[in-house]
Amino acid sequence: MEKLSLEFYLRNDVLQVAKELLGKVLITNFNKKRTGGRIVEVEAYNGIIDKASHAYNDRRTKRTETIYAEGGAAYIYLCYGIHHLFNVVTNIKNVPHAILIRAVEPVFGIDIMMKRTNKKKGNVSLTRGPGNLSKALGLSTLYNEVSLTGDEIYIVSDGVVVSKNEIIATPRIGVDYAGKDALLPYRFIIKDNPFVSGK
DNA sequence: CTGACGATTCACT
DNA sequence: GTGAATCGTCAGC
Repeated sequence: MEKLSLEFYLRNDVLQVAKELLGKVLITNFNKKRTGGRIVEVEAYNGIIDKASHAYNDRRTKRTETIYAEGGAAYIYLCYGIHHLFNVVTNIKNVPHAILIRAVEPVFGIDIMMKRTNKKKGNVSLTRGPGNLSKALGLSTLYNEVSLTGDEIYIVSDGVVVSKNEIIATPRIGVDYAGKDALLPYRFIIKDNPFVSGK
């Protein structure tokens, strides 16, 4: 179980990093409650030239400041006043690239996740969808800008490799406002995985 | 200060 | 398939 290094996140190709995150295990460790899930669905947000990104056109504000941080940080924000969405910041400082984790497959701490979400065993929606997975893993805006090289939130590789023909690229979800950029194939999913969200 | 709205989810028809 | 929930952020006045 190798924790991903800072260098993994600092690379400049956000699409490549997004693809490599598939199959890795996202772990949270809050109040001695350890939960984790295998990443099966991600979306890349390509900085200031990407209309779907919060940092489009270099829109630097207090909220988006985290995306400009050095790679390897967590960007967590509130959506629709209800849902906390978890992103991984990539690239060097001042380059606002980020990857939204949209779904994971529960690996351990499942009883804790069911308690947090009030869901029953075997419910595939436990960690399916960005709002659900944040709730199950206990992620909230309190942890915005926490480093993924620390001990509270981190990502490990357990040796599982996702082969190229198991990865499917599709347009991103819920970004219709982004015009032409809404069509970009920046969403990556693991083929046939029941925890992938969307239709 | 005010108002519009969102990288969503769930309950209902 | 449709609509409500719900609040921080941001642009505009």
